[in-house]
Amino acid sequence: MACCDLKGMLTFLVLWIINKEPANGASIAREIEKRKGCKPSPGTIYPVLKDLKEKGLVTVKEKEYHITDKGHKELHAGCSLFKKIFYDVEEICRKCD
Amino acid sequence: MACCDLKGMLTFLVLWIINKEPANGASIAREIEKRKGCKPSPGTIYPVLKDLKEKGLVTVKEKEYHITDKGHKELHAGCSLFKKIFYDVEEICRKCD
DNA sequence: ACACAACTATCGGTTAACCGATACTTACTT
DNA sequence: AAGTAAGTATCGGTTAACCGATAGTTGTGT
Repeated sequence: MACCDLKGMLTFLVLWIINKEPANGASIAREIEKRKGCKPSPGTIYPVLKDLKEKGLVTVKEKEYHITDKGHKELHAGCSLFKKIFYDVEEICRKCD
Repeated sequence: MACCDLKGMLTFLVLWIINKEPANGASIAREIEKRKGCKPSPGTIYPVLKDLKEKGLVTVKEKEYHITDKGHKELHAGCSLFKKIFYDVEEICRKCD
């Protein structure tokens, strides 16, 4: 990963959601809406999915996006970095609503 | 916050670091290096600090950046959103190194 | 078969996060 | 006092994340 590259959290989130449960684009968008409070437009979600597909991180089976082994590894790596960077965020999160 | 705007994690991280302990620009950069594995360039870190200053989220006292009340609130809000979006990331993080 | 809704997809444009290079200032050493 | 290291700051440019608009596709009900 490039230095100080903290963009791409949406891609990470999408991969995370697919990892939890295979889904189609529309329901992924709905899940993001549930988490974020606003729904990503089609112009946001589909390019992300296309990108993930091209990178071999997800595949389409029966009109649903599934995570691949490679995707699993990538997600794992992302989580590790994430944890390394924000290992102590829980300190304040504990105080949050 | 704008819809699906997950950029700006660096700003969030900087604010988080200052919240933990007042620091000057250089030591903030070093702390980020420790967490991320690579050091943000001056051209990255100082504009971020300037931005935070202009928004009234931090102040400079004795050549160190301190978080303000407003900064605290912003950080708290960020953490809440963060937690709402990634409430279940710990599931996989538990399995991480 | 037709109409309507839900889903998928692409494209152009905007925005801003981030970086490298550079220059200036402050502190510390001898 | 001079020289060197550390810290601060700015500017221009690049990149890519994200969005809105638009169009095509698939499915469903009647």
